[in-house]
Amino acid sequence: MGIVDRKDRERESMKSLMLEAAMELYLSKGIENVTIRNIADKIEFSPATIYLYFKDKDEIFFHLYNLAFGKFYQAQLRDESIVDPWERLQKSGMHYIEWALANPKLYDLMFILEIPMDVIAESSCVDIGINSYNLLKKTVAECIGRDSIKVSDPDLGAMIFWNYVHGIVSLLIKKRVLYPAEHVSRLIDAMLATFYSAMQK
Amino acid sequence: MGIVDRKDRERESMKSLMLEAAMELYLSKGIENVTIRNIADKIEFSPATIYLYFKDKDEIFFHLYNLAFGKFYQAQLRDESIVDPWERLQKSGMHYIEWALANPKLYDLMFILEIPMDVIAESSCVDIGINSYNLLKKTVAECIGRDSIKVSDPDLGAMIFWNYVHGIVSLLIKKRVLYPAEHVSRLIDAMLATFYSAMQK
DNA sequence: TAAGGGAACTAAACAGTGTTCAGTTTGTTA
DNA sequence: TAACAAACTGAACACTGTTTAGTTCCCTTA
Repeated sequence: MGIVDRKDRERESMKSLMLEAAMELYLSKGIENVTIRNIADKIEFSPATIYLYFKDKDEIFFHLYNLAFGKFYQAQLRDESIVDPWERLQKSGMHYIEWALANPKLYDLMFILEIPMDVIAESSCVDIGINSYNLLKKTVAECIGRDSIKVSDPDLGAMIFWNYVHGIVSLLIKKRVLYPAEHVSRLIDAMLATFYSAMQK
Repeated sequence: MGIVDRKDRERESMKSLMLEAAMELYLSKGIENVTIRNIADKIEFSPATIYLYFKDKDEIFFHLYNLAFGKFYQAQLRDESIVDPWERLQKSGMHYIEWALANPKLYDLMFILEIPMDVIAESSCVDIGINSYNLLKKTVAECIGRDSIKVSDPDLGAMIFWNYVHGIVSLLIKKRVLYPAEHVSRLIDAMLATFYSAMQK
């Protein structure tokens, strides 16, 4: 039945239309302007229609959360071409911070927004998160193999490196660092350099 | 004029009453239940009365934010009695994490909640934050003086140590760490131990 | 002590929010 | 062509933060 297929496609493209409108609103006008009525206005449908495609507003945000994770993972993949694992580990940390500061709202969506665990658990996002984490863990494991870092457990090492860059990003994004803007990039460089040299064997 | 003084006191105690009600609501029922009407119900006044004491809801939250910072600073001060600076630095990091995990909602209020910078700038909170930061910086400076850590700049060192524990806490509080609960405290210990030993000279 | 004035407080309303539901239109099937 | 189901919407509900007009009460002054 081609008609059923077409209806499925139409349904999916309608969902995408709504999610794109929601994402645009979020990125351009902030989270407080992502309202059902604003999304509906943007796509020229009535607010009630949105509820035919999504259970509630949380489900919409959860899809945005997944989209953000997908983009993040794509950015991460770019460092896979770096051959030397220690160089890859260092560069990916740098790029993690750069990506997050270039896409602060997407980062917010990924790590700072409150999202119920049950809805995370039953989602593709866990997979993306785990993929992402496994990428890092693999790099750390390679570094351990070459005896270039001061950890022996890949899981522990991955957590430590992730934690470090996440800390920097989350303090900066939430503007809890009181340094003048022009000194921030120097501060980041110094923080990374110190950490890397301390972790290097 | 004693009457003016009394009125001042009454006004202050009214504000406290409202803030306590708001804090109780926040800690027991979550941020989404801190509504003007719920606060008003709790203290048995009309919602409009609250606006005679606070400009808007943001101002109330900002006072809660300050209260949280005050409690945090009090907790931090307890480590000042530790004589050896390197021991003090390590213990205070541990205690930072313990306090944050024991008071996750207060920590949220301090570091994760969105708060406009202009309202932060004109507040006593900057002072408390800076006091807190200076405490840490002083300890780091002492460690540098004794040549016990691998940084030479107190500001950089303070940022690095703060960043590390903040990263751990923020990942844990937002439940982005996928480890089973019973392994978490071991993970934290390992993360701290590795970091401390890497930073020690 | 009486009157005036200002501070304290509130009921009711406004504009916005997420969400639901009865009812209408549209497209597909028998 | 008639029947049915899917798609869509207007209008409502219960909630939100906030404002305003109006009332009550206490303090100051004559």
